[in-house]
Amino acid sequence: MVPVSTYAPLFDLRHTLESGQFFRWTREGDAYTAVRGLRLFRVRQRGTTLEAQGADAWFLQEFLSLDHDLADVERRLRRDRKLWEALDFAPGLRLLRQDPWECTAAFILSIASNIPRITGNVADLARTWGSPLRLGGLAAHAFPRPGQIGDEAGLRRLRLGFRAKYLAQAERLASAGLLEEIAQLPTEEARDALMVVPGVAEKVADCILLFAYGRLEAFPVDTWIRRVLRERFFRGRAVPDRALRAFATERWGDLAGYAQQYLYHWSRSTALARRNAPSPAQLRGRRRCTTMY
DNA sequence: GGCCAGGTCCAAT
DNA sequence: ATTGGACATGGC
Repeated sequence: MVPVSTYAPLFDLRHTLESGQFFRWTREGDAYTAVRGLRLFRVRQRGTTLEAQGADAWFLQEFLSLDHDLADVERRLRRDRKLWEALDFAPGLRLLRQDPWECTAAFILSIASNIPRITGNVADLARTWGSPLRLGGLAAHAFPRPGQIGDEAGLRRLRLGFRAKYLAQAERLASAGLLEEIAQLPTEEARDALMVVPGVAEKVADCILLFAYGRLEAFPVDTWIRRVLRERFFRGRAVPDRALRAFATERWGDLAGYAQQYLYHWSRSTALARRNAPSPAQLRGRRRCTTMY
């Protein structure tokens, strides 16, 4: 995979794609296969160079936000000592520019769910109603556009649960052009406009603003962020989401969204690593077993 | 086998 | 303006 290569300093493909903002990728070794809109592509990072097929440099620049001044982002966030661990954990992590409709649908599906399940739900929708895509010998499906997707009953058959109704209604609003209008609005108004969509309230709206519309000040408060803020910034005291958002805006300003993504990725990664690591009891048990034989 | 999940909505204070 | 429970499934 070399046909297109582009220079990408202060960028980390793995952290960027695997930080939970995007659900349309698979990995084999260091090579990622991904779908964004109607584009199926493969991409790999070699140092500060990106190699790709199915994607040109212009597309990668846009989708991967290579135009963000990450040196400035990291320098400004690093003034906050409580972000150091999260920043050091994933240097080069960038916020993507996703397709607004795909992002809206994915984060409606994220409600009371988890990343493996969301990924599966999105893949099911694509396989069922999306346009077929090819790249050499590779086949995949685009995420279905508004109008291509099934009705609520059809969506329920894909095991979306109560999210089926939300997605069906969101599709109608998207068909009416709501998501294009939002691009023109200042962030607060865009947020209110998104929250007209059933299934989109504060948290999901902030995800869409951050991951699809480049509103880097948006600060989605989910269970992970709630917990990491409580533990790290509020001495374990419970704080209402509204106050957490206000805190983030006050503390990190127009980069609150970047702070959020570094904190989210770091807290989630370290928590999962702890969960998967053998407990001290298991280690003791294992040692005892090995000495028995 | 339960608990809880990248929440939202609605009804009852 | 806040608060609690229902919502459909499935990871772990």
